[in-house]
Amino acid sequence: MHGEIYASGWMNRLARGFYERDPLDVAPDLLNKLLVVSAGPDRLVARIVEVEAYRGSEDPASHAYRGSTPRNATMFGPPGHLYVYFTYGMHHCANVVCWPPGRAGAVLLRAAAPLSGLEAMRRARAREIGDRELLNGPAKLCKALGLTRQADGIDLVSGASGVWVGDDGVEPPADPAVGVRVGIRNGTELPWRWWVRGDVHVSRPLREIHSSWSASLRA
DNA sequence: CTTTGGATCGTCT
DNA sequence: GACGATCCAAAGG
Repeated sequence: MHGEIYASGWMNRLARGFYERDPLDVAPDLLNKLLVVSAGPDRLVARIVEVEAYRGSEDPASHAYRGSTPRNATMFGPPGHLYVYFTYGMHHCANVVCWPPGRAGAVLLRAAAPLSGLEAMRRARAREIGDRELLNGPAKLCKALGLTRQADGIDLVSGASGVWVGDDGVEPPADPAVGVRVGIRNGTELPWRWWVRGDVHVSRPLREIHSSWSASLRA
């Protein structure tokens, strides 16, 4: 057990306006932000190092592509809320909702670096694993932080549920790595995955796409 | 190191 | 009835 302590200890909760934008803009801005989950006596903190953008009706890979359903309803609500879904009969994945109410969009939280509450995370994972494997995948992240379908709809901006995203002054990478999204069947060519280049906590090493042409694929 | 297949059930067609 | 915005263990190079 050797978790680092995040630099200064202070952090600001992100405001509604941060989320009320195009997921393509929110996603890279979330890199290096802090995900905070209050779990009873434990305060779990992790630095986001990998994300993917999903653009609702304009994105064939998005759960919201074909409109609102009971499952994805949160994505159609106000920005700054948590969208948690259940998949493969056993896994949960967490997103932050973007864009104004009525327009579905989200950023999937794919990986993070654990900063605090590592023992609680390890307990939740119920496996003997190192720090780097605690949060290096969207379903692993949810398992370690205790995020289930019950957390769907939580308002990250108020922080009233003990779950929020904070800024401790560490800037997003000026030149993040960009690549295609993982595990989808449609929209596989869209370079809408971002990660902190070289960070050992990412879910897995995939090919980077050169940034010059990724900007042209906003449809 | 990479590849492959099984697990497992809520959701939508 | 089919299929996941995944993970893991086992097998192969």
